Amino acid sequence: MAGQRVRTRFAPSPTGYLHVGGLRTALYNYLFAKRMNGDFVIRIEDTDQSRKVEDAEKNLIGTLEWAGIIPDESPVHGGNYGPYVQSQRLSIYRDYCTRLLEDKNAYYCFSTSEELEENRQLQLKQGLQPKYNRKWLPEEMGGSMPGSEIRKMLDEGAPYVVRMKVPDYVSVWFEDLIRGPIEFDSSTIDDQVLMKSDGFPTYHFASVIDDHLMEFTHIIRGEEWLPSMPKHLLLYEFFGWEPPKFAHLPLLLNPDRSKLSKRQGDVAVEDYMRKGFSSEAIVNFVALLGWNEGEGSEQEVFTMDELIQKFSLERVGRAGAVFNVEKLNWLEKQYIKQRPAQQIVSKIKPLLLDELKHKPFEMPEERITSDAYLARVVDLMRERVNYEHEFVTFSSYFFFEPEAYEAEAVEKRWTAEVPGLLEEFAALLDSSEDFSAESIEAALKAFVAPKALKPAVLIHPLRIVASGVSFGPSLYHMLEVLGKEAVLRRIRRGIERIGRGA
RNA sequence: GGCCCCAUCGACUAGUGGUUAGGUCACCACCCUUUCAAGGUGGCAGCACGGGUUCGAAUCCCGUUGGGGUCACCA
Repeated sequence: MAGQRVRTRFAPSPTGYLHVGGLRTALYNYLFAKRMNGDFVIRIEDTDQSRKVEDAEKNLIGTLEWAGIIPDESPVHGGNYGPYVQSQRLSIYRDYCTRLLEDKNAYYCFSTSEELEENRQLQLKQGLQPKYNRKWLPEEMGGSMPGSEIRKMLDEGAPYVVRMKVPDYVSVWFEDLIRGPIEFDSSTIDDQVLMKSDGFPTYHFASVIDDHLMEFTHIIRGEEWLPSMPKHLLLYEFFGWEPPKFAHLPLLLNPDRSKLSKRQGDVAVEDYMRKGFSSEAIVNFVALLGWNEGEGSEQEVFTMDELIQKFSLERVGRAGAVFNVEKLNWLEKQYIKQRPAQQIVSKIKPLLLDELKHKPFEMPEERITSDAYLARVVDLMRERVNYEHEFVTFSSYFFFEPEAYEAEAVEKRWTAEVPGLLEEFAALLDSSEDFSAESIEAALKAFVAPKALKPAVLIHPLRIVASGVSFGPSLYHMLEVLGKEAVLRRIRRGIERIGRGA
């Protein structure tokens, strides 16, 4: 065991999209493996044919890669331990099942679902714990079913499942890497079905076999698996295999502290992608939900590389963590503030190009779609947007003429003298050669001073006619970026449309 | 209900026997300011409860309460 290469896995079932809890589980597995210079692999658990969703496997892996979690081995990346899809490993499970049957650690069960349900109801009525009644446990294994009867059913081709024979009253113990020693009593667990009647294994059976065959050293998974630990441990024991180390992660919670679920908000990573969150922010956020650097660290923003450097299972907490979007919002802003402008530009340009196809605009297209122009918009707006797409939507006036003027602002700032002043100032701007922020500012102040007016009487109306709204970046810089032509046009048009009377 | 896990501000958390219980988000106030942000300063706010152990417990032990998970031919 010592010196062995660390191998971890994320094993989702392809039933839909990637859950944020799943993302965190995958991330911790990835961080731990990379920290230890080991391998991180993705295995697809599709043993429930009825729940299988088309394309879910590709989505899952694609989303993980979007997040920067790149597997060393997976159904699409290949590897030496394949196949990585359980439905392609059926013969393996069948062989191991035979071995369990031969060793009398498992047995055939021909009970129908109806029968099982009936039995369950009966036990419930009697106030007992619902548990399989071991009707088909063979005589030779301590049960009451004659071998001849079992033979007969088998020969008739009756449908059956294979159950593991859980020994009575033994204590099963293991040491969880996060929670410490945990003990279970075998008498509280049921004879788990290992092979279903459709010939597919159950999760419990397949995952134990695969985890062993794929040589994983550490199983890092959600806390919801804790109660099934004894079943898994018993299987390792039946096969004579040394179990890997286990770490059960605390759950991600809804605001009401129940297990994170739909109905109380978005749970799919794709939902957050669609809203405009970046992978950096999501990964950073989710990493901090249950893990922290400890000691005196006050760092909140981490790159993936830093996380890899600093991650350790010892620093993972035990209590569930509420998935609180407010901090995610804040993190997203931190990333937008520090991201190189050019990187943002290449991201938003397609959005803008698309908008330009559908909305009329008057500024020269080659100018407003140029990298230089967009970079200036980004730098003016980066401290004011929540998501990258807002560089286009929230700051649309950098690309489109204002369609309307914020009523409240007009009400407050558009006094009777404004149109006249604006016209006069526009003429001044028109005649000036230099349209830089500095010179506009100087011109405005010089214009207003002899009239004994405050700059604000002009500043606010200028912002309104130029952008249509009362908020935004530095006025002078905004005007400079818009350029003389657009600014003069917007002043003229603003006066026309808002009117002189107001 | 049985079994299992968990318990520090509203949220994420630091803390591993002696601290004015620290940080971040959110919230509030003030500053900066042409607006909105960003930023700065300050503030509000927490050890679930009860017993022990100890000179001394947020920290260790027991119990209570509370919350959660799980009890399928789903994962």
